[in-house]
Amino acid sequence: MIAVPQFDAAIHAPGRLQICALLSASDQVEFATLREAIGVSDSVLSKHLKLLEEAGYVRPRKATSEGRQRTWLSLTTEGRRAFAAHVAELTRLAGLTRAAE
Amino acid sequence: MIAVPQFDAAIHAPGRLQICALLSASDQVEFATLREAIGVSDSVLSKHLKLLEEAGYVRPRKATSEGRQRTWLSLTTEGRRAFAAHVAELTRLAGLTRAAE
DNA sequence: TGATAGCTTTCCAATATGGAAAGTGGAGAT
DNA sequence: ATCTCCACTTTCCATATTGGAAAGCTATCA
Repeated sequence: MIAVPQFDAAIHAPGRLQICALLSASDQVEFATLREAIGVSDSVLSKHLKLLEEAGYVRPRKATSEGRQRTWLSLTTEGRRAFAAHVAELTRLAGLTRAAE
Repeated sequence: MIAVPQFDAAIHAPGRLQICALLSASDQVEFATLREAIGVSDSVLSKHLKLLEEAGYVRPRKATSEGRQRTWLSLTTEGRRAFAAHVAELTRLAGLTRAAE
């Protein structure tokens, strides 16, 4: 029997996987941009981000720009590593798929 | 802004992703083997399989072997396609990750 | 017919997820 | 200095998901 894949629950949940995917594609993304991109309410995004921050995967940078407060989010080094590991695990599944054909 | 990945909820849930991964690696897998591989109870596996069957992704084959009833599970053609599409979507995330580095 | 194996279904509890709305803190206006 | 507004954050609540235990169902074997 082949090894069963294990996933990082903090990253695997759909909403947070989307967040991580978006963050991994940029150095930093603004809170409102992220919220619109994944289509959730402020509160939901805030909660997902809090969980990712507590996991050490995301770091917020608060700054004022054009007279408004903005929060920029980015993946930490650990966050990038965890996301890459997660994707690698999933990519391994792709390998399994091919092996079966 | 890049496109946000959309996932198939039937496949994305951790337990069912494990099931699909295992099934994708074989032509068919026995119920008990699957249950031990992913470490859940009979009832939980049964419920996951039911959902996957209703989605048209898994097909059970019941047969008697060595005097015992056994159920062999396999992915349908549609199931293989859906799983491959799901993994492809995730693989695209890997591409995003690399593009950001 | 009765017992047993192998799922399936029915409870029920715990956790996760989502939105609305109230709360908080900083920046700029007065 | 303080008032207001904006941008989140937290709380509250409803719903959905996931998991196990235990009862249920069905086919096979004694």
